[in-house]
Amino acid sequence: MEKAKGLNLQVHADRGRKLADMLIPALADGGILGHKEMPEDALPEGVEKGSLEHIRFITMVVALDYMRDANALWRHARDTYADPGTRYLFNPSEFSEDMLHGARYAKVRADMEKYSLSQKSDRDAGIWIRNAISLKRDWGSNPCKIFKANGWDAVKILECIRDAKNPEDHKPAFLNLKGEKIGPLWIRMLRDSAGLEEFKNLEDVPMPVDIHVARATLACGVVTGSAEGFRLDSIRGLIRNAWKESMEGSENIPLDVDEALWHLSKYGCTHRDKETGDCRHIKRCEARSMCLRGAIHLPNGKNCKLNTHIP
DNA sequence: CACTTCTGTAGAGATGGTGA
DNA sequence: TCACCATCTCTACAGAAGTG
Repeated sequence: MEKAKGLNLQVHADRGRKLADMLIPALADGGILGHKEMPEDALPEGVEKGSLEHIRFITMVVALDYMRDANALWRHARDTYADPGTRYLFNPSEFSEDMLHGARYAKVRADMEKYSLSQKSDRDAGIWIRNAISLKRDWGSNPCKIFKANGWDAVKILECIRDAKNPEDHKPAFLNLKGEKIGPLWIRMLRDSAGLEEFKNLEDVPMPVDIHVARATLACGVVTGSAEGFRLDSIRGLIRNAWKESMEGSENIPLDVDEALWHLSKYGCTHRDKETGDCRHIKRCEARSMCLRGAIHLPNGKNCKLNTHIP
């Protein structure tokens, strides 16, 4: 049992392992709380699973998978793709530096707003255009060239994305995609949704710890303890390590548990009482035998609260 | 209120080189 | 080998951002 610095939290790798062994087959069978499709699973119109178009689609859209409802994001992205007038957005070859400013920028921004693909118009357009330009400039508009150049080693691919800089301003070339959550998420989607099987070293890709993974991890007692007034940021690393430790020696890896945890929280743990832990879905929850009572409150500020223990 | 990135700051600890 | 110093890396932390 490892303690978090500054916070009184404990990691229970045995519980993580047990939860994974429970949830992974449950997701494959009937789903978690009746859900098994991920928001990114549905194919855009006329796109073949695993095709270059599909890989580009996932690569571009996942960079906007933050601070919003994922189901809506991917639905809006498919709507944007279905319209011949806005489909160009998904082809990096169509982008150039001059789209970062002026009239051409305004058009991209407007086209991204048409079906609500962007939620924060300027920020999202900036991320989108920058990533498209970098893909075109450095990788011939083909993400697979990044994979090949790094021998399909997922860890090296993520490092490559993280360290890539623009030649002009030496700022990051891949916005959001280089982040600790979205990078691993991207790899997971390429494997599970696009069906790319060539990736290596996936066991060393960390768990993408978003709000849902964090909440499900705490609700099931993979991390327990008493703490108040902390930020989610400050326990992300601990949760990542908890899953790394939990899956060591298992035939599964942290990325294998991601989808199940996401469903578990989105359709279950989110509805727990924030103080008592009472959950109206407990009777039909696939993880009910692991569910802990007690406070789990994860607002966006620094007022997170946790008070759980193993009975 | 949901959500996670960005920039920026600070401190701890690791690393590497120098001179005695 | 030790003491010292500069530099780097990692982690924690805080505030800002913005639409539905």
